[in-house]
This record gives sequence, structure tokens and C-alpha cells, in this order.
Amino acid sequence: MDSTYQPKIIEKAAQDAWTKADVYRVVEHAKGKSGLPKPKFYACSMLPYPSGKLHMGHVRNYTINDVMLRHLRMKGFNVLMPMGWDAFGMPAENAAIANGAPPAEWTYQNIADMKAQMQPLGLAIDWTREVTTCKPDYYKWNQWLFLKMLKKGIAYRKTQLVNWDPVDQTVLANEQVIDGRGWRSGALVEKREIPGYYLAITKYADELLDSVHTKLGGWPSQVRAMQENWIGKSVGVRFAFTHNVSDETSGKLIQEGKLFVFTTRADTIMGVTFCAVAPEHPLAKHAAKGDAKVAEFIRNAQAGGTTEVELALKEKEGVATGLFVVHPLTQEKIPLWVGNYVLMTYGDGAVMGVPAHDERDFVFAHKYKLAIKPVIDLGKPYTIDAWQAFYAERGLCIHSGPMNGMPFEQAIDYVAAATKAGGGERKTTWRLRDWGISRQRYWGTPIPIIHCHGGPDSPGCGAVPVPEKDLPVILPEDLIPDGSGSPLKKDQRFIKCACPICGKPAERETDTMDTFVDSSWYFMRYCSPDAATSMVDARNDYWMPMDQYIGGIEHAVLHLLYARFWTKVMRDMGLVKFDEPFTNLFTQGMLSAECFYRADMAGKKRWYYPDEVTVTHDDKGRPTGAVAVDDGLPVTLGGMEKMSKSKNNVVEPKDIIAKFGADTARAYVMFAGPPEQSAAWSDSGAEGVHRFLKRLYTYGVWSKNASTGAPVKAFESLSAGAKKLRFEIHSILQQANHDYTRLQYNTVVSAAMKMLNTLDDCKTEQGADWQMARNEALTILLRTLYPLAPHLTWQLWHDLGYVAQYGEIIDAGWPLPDTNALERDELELVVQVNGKLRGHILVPKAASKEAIEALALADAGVAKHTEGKPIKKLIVVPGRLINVVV
RNA sequence: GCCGGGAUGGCGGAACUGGUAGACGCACUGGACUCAAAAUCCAGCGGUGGCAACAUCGUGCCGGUUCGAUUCCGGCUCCCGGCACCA
Repeated sequence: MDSTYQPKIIEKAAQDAWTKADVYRVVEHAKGKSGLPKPKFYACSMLPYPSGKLHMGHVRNYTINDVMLRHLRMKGFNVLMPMGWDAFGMPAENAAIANGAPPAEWTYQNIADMKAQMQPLGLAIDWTREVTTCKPDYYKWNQWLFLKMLKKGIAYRKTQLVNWDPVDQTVLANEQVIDGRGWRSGALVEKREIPGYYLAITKYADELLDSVHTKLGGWPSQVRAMQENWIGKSVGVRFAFTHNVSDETSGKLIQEGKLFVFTTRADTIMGVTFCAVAPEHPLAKHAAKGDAKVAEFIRNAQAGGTTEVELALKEKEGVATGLFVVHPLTQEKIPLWVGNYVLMTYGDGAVMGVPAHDERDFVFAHKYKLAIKPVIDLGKPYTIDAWQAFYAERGLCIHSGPMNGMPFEQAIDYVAAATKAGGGERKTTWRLRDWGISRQRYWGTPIPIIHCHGGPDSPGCGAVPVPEKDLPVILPEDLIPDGSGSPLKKDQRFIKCACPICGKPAERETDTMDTFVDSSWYFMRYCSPDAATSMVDARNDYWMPMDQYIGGIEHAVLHLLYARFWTKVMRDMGLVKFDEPFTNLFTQGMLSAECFYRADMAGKKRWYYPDEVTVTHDDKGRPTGAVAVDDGLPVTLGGMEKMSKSKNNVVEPKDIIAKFGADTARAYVMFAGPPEQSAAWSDSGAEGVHRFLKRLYTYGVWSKNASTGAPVKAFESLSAGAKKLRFEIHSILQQANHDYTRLQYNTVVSAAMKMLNTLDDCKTEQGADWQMARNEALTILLRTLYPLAPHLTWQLWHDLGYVAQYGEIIDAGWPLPDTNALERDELELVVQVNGKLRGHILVPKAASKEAIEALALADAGVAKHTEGKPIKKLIVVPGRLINVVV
């Protein structure tokens, strides 16, 4: 045993031993010592994108996972912790453009690099289950399920308005449009109608929403609320205004003479003073043909980004079409406008305008001097200035003819019934849209479709699914994108093929799937990573649904919603037997760190690295400022900010491991704060944890020399002092066990520190009973700390000879508090006078209430405050306190 | 605007079902060891008054319930996160 703590040597030895014994290989239906099957527990972290660099956020995420695994494994669970790579995606393509190398090469190199950076952390990952989403044996099943969905009508092809970058020749996601320009090319983005494949997630909208309330009890309320929000259910009425506008070329009435609108406030139908349609609406397009002003308005409205934020900030504008529609109840002629605030993608792309009871309609009507007609009695004076606060309020209908006096629900029913003949009905509308999965990108799963265009003698077979036997459609890995669209479009080897139906020359679809497809089911593939003939197999039924999913809050909607949807689709195809994939979800907080800057005359900030500055304090420890090391001049304290490269406050895991070792890195990221909250990184805090581990090692060395390894038994005969030590250790253990179950790992570290402090305090005590109690305490401390600092505790467990007595630490069983140790002969009670602490008394365990009261009143500190005052009441809380009310 | 979460020393944070507020750690101050420094160890460390014992105030603000409130209830303020022309 070395005399000093040397994490590098210890961590290498521990990891070598674990690798040799293959301890983290997990099999299904494993049995415990008793011969009974162990309960399973599947704990999984969201899979990382292989950027090539492991950061502290990863360390925190995987450490939470690892601590959970080691704790539960010691408690007798069969625990799975897998790892994989979200390996498709745009960064690889961008790197490829920059480096002139294929994305595959970059990706595989990054995976190797990240794995190497993860390795020193000592994570209990079962690497035999590694999944890499860019490998054909994985994405084959994306294609396979896609074809199944196509057959069932869950996947379908449609043409829809998207952001189009004319320079890069690709569709851009809304997030990739910045100020109306392509994020990479800088070109003005156009809106184009592009055909693509969609997954009908809206078919599952009801179930997805319903389960948020009934089946996601183990999820944070914030994430549940966000999903609910995103799905966005609105209940109302859909009905039609009529018109007689017909298309010149066909002569037919546009949309059969009906302008459908959706509203949640059908009770205000008598307050309609105009209707408005989206610029893309057929009636708007028609009006544009005959009216240059309308045409120009539509052109302007379509320029610029389509993000919801941009749209929301735009001023409400419109133009009259000169057309009129007929109100279904009053037969009144209502003017039809085109409004930039009407969304083609929500409802029918048209709204009824009720300026008196809708904020947007009011602003619009006010601007264009349209009539405003109140039809709800709110019992308040109704003036233009004052009523804006009352938009959302409900009341009885007024000025509404046959609806006068009706309350909200009755009015809604009335309108649904009265418009029924014209197609009106009660209707639920969703914010959720079908999931467009086509990307004009190279580095993704090829969509398994063949386009048969036919020739002069035949019309062709159209878009033909690739037959199942021909899967996977392999993505060529050797292409180098040049930035102008997908290189697949130029790769004849890939494109040219024969039509599976007619056998004539045809072309492969060159679009690839959104990478969110890859992450929608990888956690199931971990369960049966080598299943060659099926997507998942019986092993998936054993592990899933996942018991604990751990990841960042940034995936609260997209990934977690897609994965839930994908699971339900698989269930309906008979592939899995459960409804929801993730029983419990844990969202970890992000990491922040102190930052420092100096601003120049123009206000531009120069950010300093922490080691470039010295912070000064006053004699109470308050920071008073900071100076740069190089010139000694002051720099500004920038406070705690999210770790980011631009602010030079990123802490690299490899630096921390090199300086302190993995155990310190692990224990400190847990100790820094409650895992679900954001935590502030502090170098001196990490040093503090390292100091603790050093002290523990030093104690271990002392213990080996001082103690003869006295066996832990016969606790009844201990001296009072040794009994007190046991009481303290077991009390701390009880608290630590509770904190483990609620994943509050920060206070578990505190508990281990307290145990060591307690042990250090009684080092001078001599005698066999003390040795015995200290020995027991140390076995408890090491096991309590093991999940957080597995290397050091593994080493000490060996050095102190516990392996011979109990086996390897991971197999030694989880320590439970001994109820005998928690029993005390004397209890210390707190005495309060009028709720204020005035004294402490020691009472025998079996003391009667009267005896306790007498002792309490006799206490000097208490007597001082009760003197000369009549005692109104005495409250005795058994085992805790006495409150004297005077 | 809507939804969710939060506010406790100089700092990160603790206090599980109302019961000793500030555990544990950091920073800071003083001391020991040392030629010196680092490391280590010991002591102190919410504010105010006091040499001290002690007193008094104190968990964002106002009020309530209670013998007793960081914890429960009502009303605010501020901060963080998400959504947002959704008809």
C-alpha cells in the first residue's frame, strides 16, 4: 500500500481488473446468489453525437447513470448501462466540406476519440451492446420500419411549403434560417413547395397527449408541460362561410364554394365583421390574379423566414380581396381579407374575424377601420380602450339573435348544429404537425424508394418502395460533399437502379431521413444489438420499457416525442408490448463556471481564462475584484455563465482527470449541486473533494497499521463511546440511503465526508471495541462512496483485506442501517419557550412524559425565560422536543 | 400573454412527512509545523450589540393558519427555462 493517494496508479489498476473480469457485461434473466432471478433495471443516457470532444456535461450525465447502476447493482438488481453514437448528421458533412474528406472517416475517428476520453472515467458500460447509427445493420431497420409505415399509411409522400436555399440547393430547417438567409450560404431563403415523406404523428396525437397525464408520472412536470404545449390540443367548431368565387380555367367553384374556418370561440360567431385567409390560401391566390395589390402583398408576405418567432414579431397586415363570403347564420355579406397573421398550416388557413373578442382581430380591424361588434355580455363597460383585458373572458351572448342569453357551451353546440347542413361540426385541432423526415442531405439513412419515370411508351410505376429483401439500401461512405447540395444526386452508382415492378431503368430517391429517426429507437437496439433478422427480439421485452432515462432538457420535446410516437407505431405493428418507452425520465441541469472579461472602448469584451486572472477578496472572503496575471490591471467578474468556448470558461474533463483523477471528477460533478439543477463549476470545490479523497486514503493507511482487522461482531458489549460511533455512522447511512433513492447524489457525497470526519475524530481511542466499531464504519463508508468514487474504494477494499471477508466490493451487498445501532439509551431533546430554542436536556429513553416535562422546566436556560410567568401549555414531541408556552 | 420551476451566509448548497435554520464543502481569518513556501493539522466563521456569558434580528416581500412555518394557505416582487399571430 502506497503511503500517499495516487489516483493515476489506483485508477489504472482498478480498470484493468474490471476489464479482465469483464464485470460490466450484462445478460438477461441473471440470477442472484439465492438462485432467484434478479429484478432488472435499465438505466440509459441519451446517446451522444460524436463531436470528437467529451465535455463536462457528458461527464455529469454518465456519472449520474453510473452511480445509479453501481448502487442498484449492489442492491441486487440486474442493471444495464449501454452506450452508442448518434452518428449521422450535418456536422460531419460540414467537416467534410472543410476538410475535403468523407464524413464517414471523420465520424469513425471521432467515435474512437470520444471513447478513448470516456474510458478513464471508469464507467460501467456494457460495450458489447454499442450501437452506431450510421452503420447499415442499424439503419437497415429505419428503412424496414419506414416501409411498414408506408404500407399502413403512417408514412406518406406530400408536397409542402418549406425553406429553400437557392445556393446550397437544399431544404433548410427553420432553425437554419437566420434573418431570412441561409445560415451557411447567406442567400435569401425562398419558400418552395417540395415533395417529401411525412410520418403521421398526428394520428397518435390523442394518445400522446393522454399518456402525458396517465403514464408519464415518472417524468418531470416541466417536460410533461412542454409536450402538452407542443401537441397543442384545441377544441372548437369548424364550419363554412359560403361564396360563389370560381376558378376561371375550370369554371368550378373554389373549394366547392365553402370557406372553412376553425374557432374555439364559436359563441362569438355573431360578432364576425370580416374573414381573413392566409397568403397561401386558394382564395388569396385567386384574388391575386385579378388584383396587383393583392398579388404584391402575397409576394411580400412570403419573403423572409417562416420561423414562428419571426412571424410573431411581424406587424399584422392585410389587404382586402374585394371578395365577399356569406355568414352561415345571418346570411350577411362579410368582406374577405388576406392577412399575414393567418397560418396556412393551422386549421384551414382561414379565420373568422371577431374584433370585439380576439386581440389579433382587434388590432387588425383597428388598423383597417373594420367594424367592431361586441356580442358577449361581460358585465363591464365596453369601450375600445378598456376591453382589451377581457378578450379571453366568457359570458352570455348578446346582440346575437337566437343565441341571446346562451352561455358558452350551449352557444358552441348551437353553432355546430346550425352550421351542420353546410359541413359544420365540433372539431379538435392540433398544433402538432406530421413529421417531415426528408432531408436533401447526404449523411443520413437513405429513404428506400425507387422512382420509376417510365419512358415514351409507358407512364412509369411512380414512387416504388424498395422490396424488403433488398434492404438495406446502403449509403456510399466514400463521397465528399462540396457544399452544393447532396453528393448523392451526382453519384450515378447510387442513383441508377432497376424498377422493382417493371424492371426498367429507374432512379433511387436521394433524400435521406432526419437524424431524429435514428434516435427514436436506438435504446431498444441496445437490448438486442446483434439481432440479424429482426429489428428487436425477445431481449427487448426483458429490458424495456426503460426504467430510467437520463439526459438534457434540450430534448424535452422533439426527441422524446418522436421516440414515444415511434414506440407506439412499433407496438401497433406487434414489435413491442408496451405503450411508453421511458418509465422515468431524469433531466440533468447544465454546468456553468465563473467568467472574466475586460471591455474595450467600443464595449467589445475580451474574455479571460480562469488561470489568467487572480481574484482578490476582503477579509470576510467576499470577492472584491480580479486582476489579470500578465499586466496586473483589473478585469471584470462576469459571474456564473454556462460553459462556453466563446467565454473561455469551459472546463475540460481530461484536464481535471489529469490533475485530480477520475474519482475526484466524478464525485465533484455530483457534489456540486442537485443533479437536476444547473451547477456551478469551481476549481477549488473540486480541490475540496480531492482533499477528502486524500484524507480517506490517509485514513485507510492509518487503519491498516492501527487495526488488526478486528471482525465486526458482538456489538452489544461495546463501550458507550464505541456505541456512539456506531449510532452516528448508522444515522448518516440511513440518510444516505434515502438520498440514493431520490437521486440526490450531492448529499451522498456529504454523507461520506461526515462519516470520515466522525472516524477521524475518534482515531485516538484505543481498544478492541473501538477497532471493531471503526472497522464496521469503514466498510460502510467505502460501500456508500463506491458508486461515486469506485476506483479508490475498490483499492482500499483490497488493501484493507475486506475482499477475503466479503468478496469484491461490488458484490459485498449494500449496507443497511442496523436498528440496534440507532437505539440510544439517552436522548437529547430540545426545549423551546414560545417556539424559541432555550435549552437542551438529556433524558433516559424510557422516561415518562411527566419526567421529561419536569426535566425541561428545571433546565437553567428554560427557567430563565419562564420565571414568574404562568405556563399555559406544554407540548412534548416524543424523541424531538418540548415547547413551553407561557 | 400562457405554461413550468426557483429565491436560504461571501459562494455551491443542506434541513425526508411543519419541530435545534445554515449540515457538508469552498472562500476567508487566526494558530501549529517549516529557514521559507507548498502540503498537512487545529480553531473561528449569518447580521447587530457585548470582553464574555448572553441578548436580539434573520430563509425574496406583505398577510394568514399553528404552541411552533424555509416547509402549509392567500396576495405580490424578481429571476430562470419553455411555448407563443394556434384562431
